[in-house]
Amino acid sequence: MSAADATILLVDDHSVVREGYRSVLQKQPGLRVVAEAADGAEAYRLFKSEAPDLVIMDLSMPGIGGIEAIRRIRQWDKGARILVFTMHQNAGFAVQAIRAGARGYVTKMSPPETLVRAVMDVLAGKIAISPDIDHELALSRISGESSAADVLTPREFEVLRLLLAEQTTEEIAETLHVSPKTVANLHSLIKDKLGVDSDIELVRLALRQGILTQVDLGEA
Amino acid sequence: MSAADATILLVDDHSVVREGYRSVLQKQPGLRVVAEAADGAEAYRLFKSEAPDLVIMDLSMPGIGGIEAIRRIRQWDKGARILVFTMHQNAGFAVQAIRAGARGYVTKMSPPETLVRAVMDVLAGKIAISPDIDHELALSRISGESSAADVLTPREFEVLRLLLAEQTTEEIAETLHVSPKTVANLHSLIKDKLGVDSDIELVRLALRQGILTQVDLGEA
DNA sequence: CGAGTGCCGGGAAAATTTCACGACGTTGCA
DNA sequence: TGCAACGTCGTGAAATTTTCCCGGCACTCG
Repeated sequence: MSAADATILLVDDHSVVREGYRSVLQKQPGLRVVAEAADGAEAYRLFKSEAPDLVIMDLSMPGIGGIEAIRRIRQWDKGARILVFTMHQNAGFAVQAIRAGARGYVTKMSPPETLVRAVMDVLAGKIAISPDIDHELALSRISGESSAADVLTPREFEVLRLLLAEQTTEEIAETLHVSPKTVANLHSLIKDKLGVDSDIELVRLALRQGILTQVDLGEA
Repeated sequence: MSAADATILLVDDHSVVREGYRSVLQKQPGLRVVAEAADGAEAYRLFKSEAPDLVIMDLSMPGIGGIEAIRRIRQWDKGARILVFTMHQNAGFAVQAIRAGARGYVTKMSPPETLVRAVMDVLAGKIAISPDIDHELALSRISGESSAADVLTPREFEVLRLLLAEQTTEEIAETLHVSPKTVANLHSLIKDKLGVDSDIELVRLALRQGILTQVDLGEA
């Protein structure tokens, strides 16, 4: 391990998946995994203490999600390089992640080479998008339908995600360290922006746009 | 690799995740990964040609899902040993998987040791359930998420269906020729009976129980 | 018959949703 | 450089909805 090795922080709530990253990245010279986190809050903490050259981050995690973690890290260090590596093959998520400050977006469907390539690109200062997401983005541009990701600010999108995942307004307020009133206001604003009247329509729209997938229903 | 090695088929649609399995399992003597599949159909095909001692299978995959793949494999070979390894920390999925013929259920949240232990247990003929799912199953038996069709009266069930499909309380009231007040009362009663606090949870529960199917979301 | 249950809705309190408004920091652009 | 636009956070008050408690009606079953 030379001093010139690029240091990496892995963020994913599944330990075996992190093991997979490691295995793939270890084969690549010049890279060194220096820390691992299982959720957004831990990622933020470790970023501050370890100051890695690159963060590889999943999006769907317990507590504060990947988008919010990206926001916080970028707020702490404007130059932070974050590569999103997620199962969500969805243009909306990609748009939100990039807006929040991510420098790359690769799906877990991609072959390992794509991940390695993206890591190298981001470290070299480029923006890296995996081909399937490029395709999704192209499609969403053609169909021209305004997705939730287009009209919502990052903060609103994060609240939407938590609304779909967490239970109560109070819990979300605590997670985001804001007043319950603010969450309620955002909840209302989100429905307004998306043109739905009820929470039921909101969930249906989220399902159609892939913001909430069937796999997310797991946490009973 | 001795002839006595237990042969394993890995099934997961994310290649990097398969890499993670491999990395963890390689450290364990007596195990040998002989094939990998990225979806249910390929898993079935490979099982027939490779006849592995054990299948480690994810549930959420494109095309035919894990549950259906388990069913087909067990139909082909009644003695097939299949260990489910998935992100779904959900008692309902576990029950479904076991019923379909799986011999074990471990979540991806689990530490690698738990997976290894489960692999050994299943190979030894035992049933392996990870602790978190044990806990979920216990919970579901105690406070049990009552199935909607079970606790709801026909009228309530009808209102639930319309709530998921129609938009407003007023429209439902008109459809059923009752006062909006009654619909609102029933709406509240339904949530109470199903043990959910918000409409969002209500929709999620309906999705889990198949009352609302994801394919049926087309009509806005 | 009487007890239990499903179904319907009124009234009022409680909670939430919505709207209007202001403050603050950042971004971007002229 | 200044200033307009925007995102974020929050308050207060009105409007609406949700929830709880209530009674009435019809039907079934032992």
